[in-house]
Amino acid sequence: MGLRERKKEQTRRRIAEVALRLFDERGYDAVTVNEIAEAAGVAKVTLFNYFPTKDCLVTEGVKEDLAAIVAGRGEGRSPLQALREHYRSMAARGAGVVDVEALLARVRVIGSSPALMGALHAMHMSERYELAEALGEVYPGDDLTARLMAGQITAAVTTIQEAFFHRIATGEPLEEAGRRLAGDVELAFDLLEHGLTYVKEGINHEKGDQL
Amino acid sequence: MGLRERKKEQTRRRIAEVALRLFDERGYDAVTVNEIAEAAGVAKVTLFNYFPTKDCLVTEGVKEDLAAIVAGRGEGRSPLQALREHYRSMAARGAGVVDVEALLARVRVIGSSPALMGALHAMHMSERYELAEALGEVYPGDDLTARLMAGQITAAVTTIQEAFFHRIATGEPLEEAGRRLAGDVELAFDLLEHGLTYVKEGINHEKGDQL
DNA sequence: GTTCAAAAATGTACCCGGTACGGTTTATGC
DNA sequence: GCATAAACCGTACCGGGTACATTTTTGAAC
Repeated sequence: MGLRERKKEQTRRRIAEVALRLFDERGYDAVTVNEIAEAAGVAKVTLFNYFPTKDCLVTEGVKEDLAAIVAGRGEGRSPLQALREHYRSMAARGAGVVDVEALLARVRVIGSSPALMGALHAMHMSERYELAEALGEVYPGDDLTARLMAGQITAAVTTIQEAFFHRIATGEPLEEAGRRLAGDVELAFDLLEHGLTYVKEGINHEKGDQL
Repeated sequence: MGLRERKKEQTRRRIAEVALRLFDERGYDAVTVNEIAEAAGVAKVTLFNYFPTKDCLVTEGVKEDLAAIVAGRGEGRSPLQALREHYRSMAARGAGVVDVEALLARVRVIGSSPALMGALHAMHMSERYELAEALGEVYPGDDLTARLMAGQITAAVTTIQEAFFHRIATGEPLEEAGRRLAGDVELAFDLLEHGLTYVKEGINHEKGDQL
């Protein structure tokens, strides 16, 4: 890699870091892109040349690729098995976090801004559509079922992620949160596999209200 | 109702109708709120006094209230039963459409604008959160399960709605689409109740790939 | 070390959605 | 008919995002 591309990456990282710090200090809406650009020593146009929108400054790299997990699953593995194993191992190795503080800042910033939550949800929707396409190739000839499955899987995955991030954002130690995440993964996928009636028998049998 | 409020409703409807017509003619992004205001004979400020954002001109009244269906379900009915019956009867009476042409225009406009699709998804998310709260009161002491259920239910409902709207937007006669919707409702709720393993036995048993 | 083309960065001016504000019309209740 | 409050308006402004023409930087070839 030449000097050129190294400098580009450096600039990009500087912009993102400055933005995240400012957002964390003063809130997403209270920081303008002009301020970020100035603080990063760059023109506004240049900033938008690196990040197409303001929210991309925070959400970049957050999107997962459920479709790829399904498409690249091992021989004899069902999509659901592959996904369960993926999140199981992710919980086990603590999400492979490299920079904990940066991750926490991101979670804080996203969680405290409706605009960023909206962007996050938009990404989830996009994951859902892609997953539906991947499942459509696994179960051909039944588009609706594939879309229904994709919707339910995406909902499950995003729910447990949200719970995990909420825990670490509210100060729970990462190790503890990871352990809980592992349990949540199994619960979520059991629910996916066996349906909501599973709740009645498996979990809430003490409650008179039936499913 | 006095003259004042009658005029207000009239103005509001005029603005919404003009907006929908312009969007349908030229596309959502290609129409500015200034144009809408001018075409409706009103100031921009007044328009934003009636509709807080541009997308509300189209999406107003679209949001459903799954939480209310759960909260107001009949005695002895489970949340899932209540929801299934709700959508079953909605499919049966053809969604109780009053103005078909206006509905079609709305569906066309929303479906052809990424921004409006985003707004729609945001509403779905909001429905999901509200449903999670309602389910949290039905199944107390297990927040995660309630959230997982809410996510899956919302995903199912929005998926079949999207399929329905896609059909009528692509010219399928409303009666035919309604009949198909009825089938989709049962499929979706069966899948919700029995889990994704249901697909293997019930629907795709001819395919070697297992769930 | 000079030169040259491509890539990157910049400044400016602009568009559009949305808001703040102060002033003007209009319906309503007395 | 009159006072009042609500609705309406014009204008100016803000912030995100884009178009465009210009300048700076960079890698490489000579």
